[in-house]
Amino acid sequence: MVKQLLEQVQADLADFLNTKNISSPDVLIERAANSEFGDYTTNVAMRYAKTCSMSPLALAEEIVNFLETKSVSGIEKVVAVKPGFINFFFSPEVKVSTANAALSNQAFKKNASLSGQKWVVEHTSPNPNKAMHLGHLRNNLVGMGIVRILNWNGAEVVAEAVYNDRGIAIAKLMYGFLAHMKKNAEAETNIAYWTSHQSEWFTPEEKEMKADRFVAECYVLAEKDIASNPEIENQVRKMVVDWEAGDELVRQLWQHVLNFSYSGINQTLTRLGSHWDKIWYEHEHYQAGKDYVSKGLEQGIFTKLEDGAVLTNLESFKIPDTILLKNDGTSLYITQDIALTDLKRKTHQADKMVWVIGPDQSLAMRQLFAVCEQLGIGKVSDFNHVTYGYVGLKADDGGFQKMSSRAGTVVLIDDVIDEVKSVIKQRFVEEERHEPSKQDELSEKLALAAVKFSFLKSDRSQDMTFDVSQSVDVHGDSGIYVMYSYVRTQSILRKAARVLSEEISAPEVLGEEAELLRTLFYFNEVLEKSAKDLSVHHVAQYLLEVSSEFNRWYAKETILDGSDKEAYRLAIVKTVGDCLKSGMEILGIDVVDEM
RNA sequence: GCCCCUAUAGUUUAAUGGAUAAAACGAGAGGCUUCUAUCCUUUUGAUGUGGGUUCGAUUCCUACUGGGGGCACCA
Repeated sequence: MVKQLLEQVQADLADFLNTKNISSPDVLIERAANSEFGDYTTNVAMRYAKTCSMSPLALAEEIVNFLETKSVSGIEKVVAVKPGFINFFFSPEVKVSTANAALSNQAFKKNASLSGQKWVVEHTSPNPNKAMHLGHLRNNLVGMGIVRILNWNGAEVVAEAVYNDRGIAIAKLMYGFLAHMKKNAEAETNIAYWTSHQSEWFTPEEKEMKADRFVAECYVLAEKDIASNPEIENQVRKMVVDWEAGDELVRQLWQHVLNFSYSGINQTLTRLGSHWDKIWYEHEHYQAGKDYVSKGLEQGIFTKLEDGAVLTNLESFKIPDTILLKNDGTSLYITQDIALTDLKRKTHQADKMVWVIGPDQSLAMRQLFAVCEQLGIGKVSDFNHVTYGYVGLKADDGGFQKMSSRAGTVVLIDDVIDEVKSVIKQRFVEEERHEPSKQDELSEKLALAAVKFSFLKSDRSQDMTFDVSQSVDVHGDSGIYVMYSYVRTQSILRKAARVLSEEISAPEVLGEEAELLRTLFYFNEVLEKSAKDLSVHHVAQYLLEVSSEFNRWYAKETILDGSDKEAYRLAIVKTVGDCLKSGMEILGIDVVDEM
């Protein structure tokens, strides 16, 4: 209802401007900042005042007069104000239309703003030699958020990851496992021996470690050995060569440590509710990149240096050149990424491709995109590097401190969720809320809500200072606040005796619920804005707004008072509940009905 | 040295070039015989600095300062 109304007004405004000889004007109708300024507002008068050689306010008044002759139904009044804004005030019927849509479950649904588009989003490509920390968490939440928001706007979306499952890092992992995870320290560090005596090595379970932590420790220990003994580096390098040659024993060990790695990572990602539609394995495509480089060489796009390495020519893109192939003929990250990009594009017939990767890869991404355009794989404008700010900790002096594995300041995802969970659970126990079995289930869901929301409520591009004590706080602008508001709606609906079926009619004048109703019909444009910015923080902010207005209204008015206004109020309560639930779903947060 | 990102109350964060810069935490005051007080009401307090574009700038341009990242055969 609101949508059609706005389209009508937009058309009328365009008509008016046409009479002023402004063809195809840019008519922007936006949400009014404040309810004093109505429900929607437009700045066309200020924008085109000069063209019409009129004062903005005079033009605005002329436009208002014109619109009044049109008398669009649903608009109560249109006013021209101070600098030249034109404000639209909707009628109560329009204001309650969202609630009526909600009663028939037609509100807060997906829209079609991106329908027909196919997007491929790569996010959270795991690092097999590290435990999942807050940096990975941000990548995952930003990535999954983008996948969902695109989906809610009607796009077809493929979520993907790349497993970098070969190369020197994995070999270090293999070595670290072999050398340091033996049950008997005297045993040989020897692949052949390991193959036939696997039970003499620890598993993560036997070490009582989560698998990703186990693997991370193998890696750290290997690095330490290498630093003190160059001979070990040779051993590790030989493993890479043997792996490439297809040595069966090496492959067996490789699979063994990777399984640990994946199981640890997947455990955390499953907890987070993360999902991929497709996983690419580096070992399956890493050789193919070289063909693209030779093709580019033949076409004269790239240059071969004296030592045999291949260099880009990115002068026309105004970005620094980079090496595409090493002088020994082996490939680099970018070499493989060229092949993979083409593979992804061909496999999915994608319109747009997104890489959710940290900002330190910014130049490398631009280089990749440019090279892909040169090779005819796709256009730079269809490739999108979505970055996100660093997750840092609060330093002792109050400043931003990067997490560092060397300094031992890396905060792991599971630890944070567990800590928040224990605070919530403790409160349940103290207040004797819920059955013990239910306490665990609820506190897990609430902890996930709190942690996810705290990451998603701010713009992804900003650096984020993570304060553990603050993350545990369940008051204020938080996922818990939104959840609590939702729980309230559900609790009221449960207590209500009546069934919500018949449509509600609007009162002549809206009461305390006016602000809330106004906010509820902005849902759709929040979704569109979020998709445009590829950031779900707009949704999170909106949920805080809806929650806050709902709680304010709740504090002022009694909903279940037995009067004939009950049905009207209950419909609004249901609408709020539906809105919050849908919004939380976009953020990847499961709602609970009680807490 | 060059390139990119970034700077908002004491703190953590909002604000398609728009109206009085919005919240939360903290600090102060108040509110549950009432639908879940993990709530509500209220006080306090901010756009790094200098120019410019604009009817209008937190937003765009420019210089400076501070912070972060990157710069060819690592991943």
